Order: sequence, then structure tokens, then C-alpha cells
Amino acid sequence: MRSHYCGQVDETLVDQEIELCGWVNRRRDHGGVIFIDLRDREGLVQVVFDPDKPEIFALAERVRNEYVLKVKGRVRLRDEAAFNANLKSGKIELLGLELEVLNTAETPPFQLDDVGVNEDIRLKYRYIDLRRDEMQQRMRMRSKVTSFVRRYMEDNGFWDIETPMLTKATPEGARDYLVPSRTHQGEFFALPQSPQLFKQLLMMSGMDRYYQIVRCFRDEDLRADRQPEFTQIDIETSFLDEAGVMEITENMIRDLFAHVLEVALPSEFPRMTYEEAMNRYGSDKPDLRIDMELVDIGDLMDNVEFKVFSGPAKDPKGRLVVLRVPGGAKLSRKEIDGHTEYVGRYGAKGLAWIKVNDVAAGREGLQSPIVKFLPDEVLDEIIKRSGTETGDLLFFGAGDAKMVNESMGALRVKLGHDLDLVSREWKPLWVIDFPMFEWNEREERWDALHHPFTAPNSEDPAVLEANPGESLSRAYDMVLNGCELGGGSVRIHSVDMQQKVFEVLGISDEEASEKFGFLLEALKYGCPPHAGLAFGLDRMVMLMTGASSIRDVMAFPKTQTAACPLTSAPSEVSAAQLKELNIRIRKPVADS
RNA sequence: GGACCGGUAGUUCAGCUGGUUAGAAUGCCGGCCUGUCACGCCGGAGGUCGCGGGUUCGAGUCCCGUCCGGUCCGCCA
Repeated sequence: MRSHYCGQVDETLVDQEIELCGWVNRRRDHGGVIFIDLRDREGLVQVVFDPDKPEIFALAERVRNEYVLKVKGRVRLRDEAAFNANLKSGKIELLGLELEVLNTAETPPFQLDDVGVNEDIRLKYRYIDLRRDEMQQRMRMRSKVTSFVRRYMEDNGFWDIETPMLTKATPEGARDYLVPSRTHQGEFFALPQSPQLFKQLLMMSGMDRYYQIVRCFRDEDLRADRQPEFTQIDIETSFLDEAGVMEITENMIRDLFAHVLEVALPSEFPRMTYEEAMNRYGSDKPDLRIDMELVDIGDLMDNVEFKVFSGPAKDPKGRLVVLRVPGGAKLSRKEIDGHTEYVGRYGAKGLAWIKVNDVAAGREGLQSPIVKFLPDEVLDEIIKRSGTETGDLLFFGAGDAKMVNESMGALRVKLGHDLDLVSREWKPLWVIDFPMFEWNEREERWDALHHPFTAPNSEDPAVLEANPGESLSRAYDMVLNGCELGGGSVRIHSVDMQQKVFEVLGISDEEASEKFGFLLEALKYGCPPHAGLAFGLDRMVMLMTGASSIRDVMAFPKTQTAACPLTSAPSEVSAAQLKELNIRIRKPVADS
């Protein structure tokens, strides 16, 4: 047991002799004195070596950055006035009496105080990168979060039960990571995309309240907030409905933020339907810190010649919205072009705009390539409806509703950040009343919006079948500052309903029984009504630490091509290993 | 699968319309300095300009390809 951490060295220890272990953060020598800043995960302490002990002094002189030391010394309070007023390493120092070099170190590949180091180098030398105070604090935060969650769950009667990592491939949903089976040649396990079905089975097993902090795997392309393996706080309960699950999990998040961040979240998270979220924010995870909304103006375009607007306005699948940008009239033409290009990524063909230089001057006060197409009364109504003031900029989104929502929703968030219109607060909400299904244009079939085990609003399978597109599900997402913290649902607990959902999704009886037969079977043997939720731990910690990438809250993340520069994984395996699995690697075939 | 940004000393970057010996800061090494903490001062070492090809009298710079890192779209039930 070490006697002290550097960060614990304080005034209560003055005149005592203590022992410290740590890394050399920096060695300085001035005149006849050597100063070594010793660093550990708790903090930093300056150790002073005077020349009156020549052997120790000589040893201290050879010490370099990142050497690992054990130091015995006497704690001293420094006389600030006599030395330097701005003592970065604190008012306490250690007079070094004994010094042992536990290990030497080569010059590190990057300076630990340099914040702008490229990520591939940080990842290759992750063990050094993680020594940086910033990374230590993030890992500390992550540990505090999981520790709090476990305590909360246990206090509320939840049991931590593990589920398999080697499990069955499920072709629906994300691409699976596959693991070949040696004992069943030609067959494969999949790593779980989530423990969804196992936790439902646990409810059928009478485990009632289950939780797990569990790794999940999805072989899809990476993003700043997406890694191929990530961690979920997975929760499932029997006999609770959506209200029950939402209450327990909302309380947990509120307590967590109060406890770990000393942040008071609202006493009740607002609830918003999916439809309202899409209409007002163009997103099912709206960032409520940004005070801008999409305003429908399609109904104003009946007699307008401008086809770009009138077309989508008349199309039942179309949408026409205006987005008011407070103070946006100061944007340059170049900046507007940049935003046009931005919405182009989402399929928008253009981005009409009006600069409002003087709202009282009517048409004369507007600057825009499109006002000539719009009659006075339409312009007036647009300005009135959007609450536009002098100095604002109006952006218009027109076209297919899905595209308008995605592009204008994304533009809203981008403008919020670009123009510093994001308030400094925490804005959680629940999004509810999701559609049960979403039409997949390309494959001409229904997809489950949440997952195929989510219960629909109606208890009657016939209602679901009659109108899949109108059916709502009993799913709920918790959203914080535009980030989906977690999502869940009441699950289907009737065989008939589960079979009907598979049917709507175009999964044949044969296929359903092959893939999910064990679930359908289990539903027959006394399945309680159950519901649950899963939080994305990494994203949660990312929000709580203010990190800009999920990688910064994981100790050993992957790069964007899903590789690990530290271990060089993935890598080829030996012929013997392949032979044992009866797997042969085909030579890559050139694309024709 | 696609769009965009980047790759130049250990690190972070500069390097203009192509033109002598590719620079700075920091780190590293050596010396000096009696209390420093981004210490200071003096000196030194350190570069296949990601890789391959092309254009050119001449390429870090232009063109093509490729690899790597990143952001995003598609994808992520």
C-alpha cells in the first residue's frame, strides 16, 4: 500500500516524512538545486533536491521525463513571498531525502502538456496519452458514472446478470462481428449488437429487474460518436410500463448529474412526441438549447408561381419550412454558400434565403434572390409567423419532407454552434410516440423504427396490420442537448403480436422460426409484460466531460477504419489457426 | 460506396505564382546560472517533405494513383 498520492500532499502533512511514487513530469535545475515535478493520477508535487547529499543529487541529476521514481522526503510549506508568487505546483513541496529510480524511460514521442497532438500518434502510444491529466480525469469520470449507476440500480432492486458474448447472428439491424466456431466447422457465432433478446428472456425467467453494464458490437462505419464496440447501461423490468421505466431511469440520470457533476437537471423532463420533434426541429433528438425552429409555410404557397416552393407545398410527401436565424443578416454570401453546400450533403438542391435588413420597410427592407417570386402578403405572413426581426436571416427548406427535416434540422444545429446560439445549460427531454415502422424506399418494405420487439400502441394485431404506416410504438428516447442518451420501449409479450410484427416486416414464418424461434417459443411459457431501456455509456460520459469524440472517453478506442494502432489489430492469423477452423482466405478479387 | 480536410525535424506547424543549402517553436543533447515551476542564457544534433508514378531544365509546391488519420453522407433493427 502506497502511503500517499501526490495530490494528497497538503498542509496537514507539513514536517512529516512521507513516501511518494510517480512519474517525472518535469525536471528543472537552477543553481545548485534540482526540482522534480512528480506526477501521479491524483496530482502533482514538486520534489526538491539540495546538493548536500551528493549521491542522491547525482542520481536526481540523471533523472529524465517519465522516469518512474520512489521518493522519500519531508513535506515543507513554502514561503511564497520569498520565492515566486505564482506557484503552479502548489504551496507544498517535498524535500527529497531518498530517491529510487524504479524505472527509466525513453524520451516520450510527444510532450504530455501538448494538447494538439495528432490522434494516430496518441493512439499508437495510448499508454502515454492516458497519463495526461485530461485523459485521467475523463477515465475518472467514467468510473464515477458506472459506480453511481451500479449503486443506484442495486438500491432499486436491480440484479446485475451477464449475458453471452458469443451468440447468434441476427441479419437484421447492424452488420454482425462474426466469430468462427472450431467445434462446428462452417458455423459462426456473432458478438452481440445488444443483449436485447437475452434480457427479455431473463424477464421470462422471473428475474424481474435486471441491469448490466455491457459491451456491444456493431460492424458499421465509424463516426465521432460511434465505435464498433461500445458500452450500454442495459435495463429491463417486468410489470412496469413506459411510465415506470421512464420514472426510474429519469431519476437515475437526475441523481447521477447531481452527484457526479453537481448539475441540477429539471425536476421533470419535458416530453415531446416524435411528430412534434420532427415538425419543430427536424430531428428525433432535438437540441433544445438552440432557440430556433422550423416553421411550416407550405399553406401560403397556393398562388405562388415559384415552383421550388409551390411544388413541395402541394406534394403530400413534401414540406416547406422557414428557419429564422437571429442576427443572421450579417452572414456573408460566402458563408451562405457554405451552408448551401452543407445542406447539399443531405440531398437539398439549394438553400433559398432572405436577409431582413429592415423589417419595417416591407419588401424594400428585404435582400434576397427570391423575394421577386413572392407576393407581399406571403412575405408578411412568413415574417409574422417566424417572428422575424431586423437583422435576421431566413433560410428556406423545400422538397421531400424527410430530406427537408434532415437537412434543415442539421442546418439548425450547425448554425446554432457557428453563431454561438447554444445556451449554456442542460436540456433533457423524452421523445415519445415514435412510429412503429418506417417505409424503406429502396427495398420497398417496412422497417422497424426501434426494433421488431417493440410493442405497438394498439393491442390488436389486426389494427397493426391494417395500417402499419400510422401505427405508433410504445418506445421512448431520452435526449440530452441533441444527443440520444438512451432509448427503450415496452416489449411485445404476446406470441400473436410478435408474429404479426414479423409478418409486417416481411419476415416469413419459416425465417422467423429459424432466427427467433427461441423467442417465440419462450413467449408461450408465461411471459410477463416487460419494458426496458438502454443508455449509451460512452456518449453519456462524452457529454458529461465535454469531450468532442467518443474516443476520448474510451481507454483503447479504434480509428475510423476500425483498427487499433497500438496493437495493430486486426491482423492476419497463422495458417495453423485457419486450418483448425477450416477457413481458407480467398485472394482478393479485383473489381471488374 | 461517396464528399471534404490533413500527412514537411521526436511533436505542433510555416513554406507564396514550381527556382540556391527546407524554416520556426517546442522537445532532445551539452555548457552556464543559488529557489525554479511555460525558468533564463549560450551552443549542438535532428528531415527518404506518407508512398509510387508523371509533367518540367528543375517538384515539399502542379497532375494521376495509392496508403494513413480525421469530419460528414450512405450505413448504424
